[in-house]
Amino acid sequence: MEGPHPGPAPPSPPAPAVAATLQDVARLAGVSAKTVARALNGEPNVRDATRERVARAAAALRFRPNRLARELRQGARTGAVGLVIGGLENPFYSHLAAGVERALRAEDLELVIASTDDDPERERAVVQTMLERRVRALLVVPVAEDHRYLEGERSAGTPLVFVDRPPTGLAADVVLWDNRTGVRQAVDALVAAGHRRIAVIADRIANFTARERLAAFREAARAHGLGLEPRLLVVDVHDVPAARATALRLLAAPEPPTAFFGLNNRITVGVVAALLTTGGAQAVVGFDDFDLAEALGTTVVANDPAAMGGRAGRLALARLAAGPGLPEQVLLPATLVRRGSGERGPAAAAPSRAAAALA
Amino acid sequence: MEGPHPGPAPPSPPAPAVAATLQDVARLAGVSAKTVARALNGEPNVRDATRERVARAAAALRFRPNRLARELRQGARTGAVGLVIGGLENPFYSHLAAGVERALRAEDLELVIASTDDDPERERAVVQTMLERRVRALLVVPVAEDHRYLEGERSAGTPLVFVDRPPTGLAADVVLWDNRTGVRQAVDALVAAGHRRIAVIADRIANFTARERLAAFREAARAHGLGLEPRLLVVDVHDVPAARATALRLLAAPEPPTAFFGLNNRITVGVVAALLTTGGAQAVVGFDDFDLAEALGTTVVANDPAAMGGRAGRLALARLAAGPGLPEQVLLPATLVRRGSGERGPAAAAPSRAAAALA
DNA sequence: CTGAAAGCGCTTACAG
DNA sequence: CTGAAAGCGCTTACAG
Repeated sequence: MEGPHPGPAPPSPPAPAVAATLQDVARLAGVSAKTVARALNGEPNVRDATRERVARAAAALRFRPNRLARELRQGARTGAVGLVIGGLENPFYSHLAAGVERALRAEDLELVIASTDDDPERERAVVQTMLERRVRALLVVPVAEDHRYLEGERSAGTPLVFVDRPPTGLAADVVLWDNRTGVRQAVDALVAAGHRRIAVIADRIANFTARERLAAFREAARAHGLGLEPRLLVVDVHDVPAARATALRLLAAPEPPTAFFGLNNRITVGVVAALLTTGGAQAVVGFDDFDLAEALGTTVVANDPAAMGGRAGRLALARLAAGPGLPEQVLLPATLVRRGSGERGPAAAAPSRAAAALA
Repeated sequence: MEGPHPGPAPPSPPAPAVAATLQDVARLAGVSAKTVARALNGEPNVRDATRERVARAAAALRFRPNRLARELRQGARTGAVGLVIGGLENPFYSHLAAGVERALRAEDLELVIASTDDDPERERAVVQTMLERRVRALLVVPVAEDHRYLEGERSAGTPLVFVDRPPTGLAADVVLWDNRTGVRQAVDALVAAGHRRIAVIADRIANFTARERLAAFREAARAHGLGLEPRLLVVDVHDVPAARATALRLLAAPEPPTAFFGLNNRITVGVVAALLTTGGAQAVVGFDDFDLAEALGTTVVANDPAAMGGRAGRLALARLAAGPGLPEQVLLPATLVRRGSGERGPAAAAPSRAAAALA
């Protein structure tokens, strides 16, 4: 923008072996440290000439302020927010993280991410490390079964937001899906389309999400007078290959299901993969959206992980700005959406287009 | 593990309004700060009785050491590594980040992530912030067109690793795909299957990756004596909907392509979506793997972003341990893989199974 | 085995 | 408009 575009690389000033400090700049500019701080931080009460001299000295030394030092002085809190998730391989979590990151940009806060791999021990370890780093706020998709270990932190005022699943034994902010409504709509649609033998596949049942969605399914099924065949309820299915294998097994058994309900995106993708392979004409409904849902005509409960992350991030920022208050529970919509061109009947009933074609 | 499992929540000790410091612990334990540090950090030369007294005092005060202070004293560098990527919504980047995170665990380093949205200005801004935070090492998927702004940092010894694309105007470590081999294999397979009218869709052409892959395609096409129809080479296609729209447009034109080559995962998914919608029988080959590639029988150049992230992370750790050396260029394999059951002929030639069925 | 003093690189709270 | 002193919460480098 300013200055001529450099032709051949200008002879770079001899790089200091070690980073220059504000004191170095002060010495070179012939002023005090305080004046350097004023000049560089855009504070008032600096003569233009002084300001310029400082700027030149800083540039010559390639001065880069040390945020650790600044933040230590300003209250021993870092300018980063911590996010603890299951793992970035799962698009649910990565989209969630993307939403959080975007929310933090508004306040120029950084994002520290750690994965738990759904291991409660790791959750405690990474949370501990983040708290030692004094993150400004902490967002957690919890896996531990007891969060009383965070009570001290909560009462100390660190904004603590739980995401996707509530904490146990701790009153804190939490952002959740309206799982019950999503599940009920899915079951309603399947039943309306005539399905009675619905296979339900869930993730690790130790987690709140799987339990709540499964409970909601049981309730909805009961309401519709469906018998619950235990063999059609499979839990602890955590990744795409496992879900695919589960679906294949169910399809190969006598009296296979006429429909599948995948309780998260990894599971639904696995089920779809199985149906594409076998050419089965079973209906599929999935919780969470996924890449090819629309093209494959798969009906999904279309929650939006990025929106959830954004909501959680903004909640943390609000706490930061306004101080703690009564813990809040935010319920985000998760409603059934028919993906695809819509030229066919009720999605839940219609076999996915590709699967039908393959039959 | 130790102590009885708590029944009703034990009366929690009155939480301190503000975090306890090491000095507070020292006062309560009746020892000096140095002794507290020794006891809590597991250093030798502390009597067992003292160690225990300190531990009790720390527990009573819920003492949590402040890493900012520790790290400031220990050289003003944080225990985190910075990762700058395009955006977490893209599975390529999120898998890359997952690989980096896993590599860092070995050294108990944390991970700070920032997205550029492929904006050079943002790259500079987030890199600047990370350097001010004094990250131990910096991993960057670059978008800027000039990286001389990092020369000072490089010569100061901060491990700097570029990922997926090389830096410009700066000698630094870089981890890349063997794009040429991957592209050549893809074109070879398509030509061997009889394709002459191959549509190629690329991401933002300002980026190295798109340029290199497109150049490799041109070269391979020339080697096979294929004419290059400009209308079949589409660039600056950045997301799934755009890729889908592009494919639909090409299919609707006179003399549509008989095959598509998607130069990254977002594009390939969009092309597959288009073919699933239209029922087209065109062949598809994609750069980068994607979720349903196997089930859909799509042939892909199967690179592994998590492996790339892991390699880049380990390279940074090695620099950290051994100090700088000559910049290294790591070329990771990216080779054609036939996804799917393999019961059909050369993948590249065969229309994807679902697409065929839909025809 | 233990402690007093100094310092990491900034900002705060004053004083002029 | 400018600066000297103290301090954030730890660890380093000594001394005993």
